[in-house]
Amino acid sequence: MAQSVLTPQSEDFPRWYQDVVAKGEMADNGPVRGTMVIRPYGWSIWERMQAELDARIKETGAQNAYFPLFIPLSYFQREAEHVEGFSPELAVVTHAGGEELAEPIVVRPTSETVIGEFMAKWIQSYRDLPLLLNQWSNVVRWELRPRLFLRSSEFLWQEGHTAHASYEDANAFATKIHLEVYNDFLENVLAAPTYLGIKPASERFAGAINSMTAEGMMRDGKALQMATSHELGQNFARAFDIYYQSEAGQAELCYTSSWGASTRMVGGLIMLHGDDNGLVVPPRLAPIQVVVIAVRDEPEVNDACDRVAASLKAADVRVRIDHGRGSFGRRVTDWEIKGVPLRVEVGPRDLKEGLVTVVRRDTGAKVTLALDSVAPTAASLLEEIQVDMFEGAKARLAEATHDVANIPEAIEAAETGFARLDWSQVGEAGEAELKVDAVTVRCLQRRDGSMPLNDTEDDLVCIVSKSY
RNA sequence: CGGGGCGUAGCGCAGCUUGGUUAGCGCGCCUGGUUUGGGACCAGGAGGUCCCGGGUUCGAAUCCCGGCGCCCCGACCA
Repeated sequence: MAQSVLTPQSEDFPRWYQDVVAKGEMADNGPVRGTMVIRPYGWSIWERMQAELDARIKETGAQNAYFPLFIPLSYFQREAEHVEGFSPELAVVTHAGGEELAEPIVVRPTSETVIGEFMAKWIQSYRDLPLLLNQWSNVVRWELRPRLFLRSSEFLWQEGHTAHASYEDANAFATKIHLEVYNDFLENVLAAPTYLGIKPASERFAGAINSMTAEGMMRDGKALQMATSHELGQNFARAFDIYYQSEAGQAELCYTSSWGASTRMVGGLIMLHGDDNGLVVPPRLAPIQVVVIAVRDEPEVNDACDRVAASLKAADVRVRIDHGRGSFGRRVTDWEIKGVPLRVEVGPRDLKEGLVTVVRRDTGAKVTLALDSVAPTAASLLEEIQVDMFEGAKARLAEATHDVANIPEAIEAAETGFARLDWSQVGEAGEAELKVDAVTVRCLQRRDGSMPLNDTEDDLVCIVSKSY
């Protein structure tokens, strides 16, 4: 491997992250503080995430729709906890059309309120339930300290909103989303192992009765919430009059849920799999799975590149040819920073014998292959990389998670990774103690690692760490 | 909001302490040529309201006053 052009992770992890975002041509800071310009390569990764998530969301029966960016301020005030939680970070429009508005308009930070308003209109009968909606949109939260992808003032996400006839149905659906959409995507596409659990009351979504989370561990040992699924109970139904008439003819309040995954996952991808040479994108996610690089810009070499690329494309591999001018080393480094899983090097020396060199991004391992065996081999190599990346991340997560007995030990463990301890050892008082050292309870789990129904279950354990 | 730092070419910076004629350097960019098996080299070239406003001075990137913006570290958070 070449000497890196990035700040090494061990030297300064945040700096390394910024280097990858910049030199991998992922994103730039926008002109307004906290805003983000997503560059074509960064966008292509987000598009892949969207496509994979969207397919899974539709599989659950949810339908896509779109609600407005602007929401009347009064909507937020209808749910006490919701307005309290979001007020500090709202962007509010007070003037439009050259005049001061009679009622300020909020630029949505999330859409429970407007969507609740329309659910109330659309739901009449138990036959209208469940109502399963999802939207892809931008939202705005005026964060105090923005970071590209991880915490931008405006970010992109999908937010699902559903209404159900019973608590059980709402709980089952929110759980289904968490496991069959989010966790399935995280494990099988993003190669991201996480701790699945529920948030303690202090970390719950504003207005929810329960928040499920998937907590991933970044390479610096800090946690990142990759996706969440909330049970809203009847809080929003009550605030927005979401009633249905039951089979027995009674007016009943709905139970609602909401769930979201955002462009933050792109930041998670970078910090979960990246190394000192840049990003490492798991093959099933990668917008470019194989890059075919011409070592020299010569006709025979370029022809061979075209042939190899065509055979890969025929095997449904997402492939890119690079026979641009410029030095070979430069182009290799650039593709490494972008994290393309496999690189095929086509040069005159190997080509005389009908061979090319194939290099794995994750391990750097090289194999020499005959031209016509590249496509079948690449397909299996990509699957191998996908599995190895997930197993590797799983091993790192397990290794950096320490079972501890008390809060001081948990704080110590959180210096380098996660700590797991009995929830009964922590509680609200313990959370305050942890917070002094910037450590938080990331989630509560049952002892076997499964998700509890709620935080009143006995014998729960908690995962604590520093986080993004 | 607290603590630190910074605004000079597209990016990264030097120059400012001790004011002085044409404001430099690296990378990038353009042209031509040689190159290309791990960030190539040579030659030529383009590119600047020195953050903004005021002041001091014969003269301000440099000194003084005021403003604005950005970045990093914390508290808030997908």
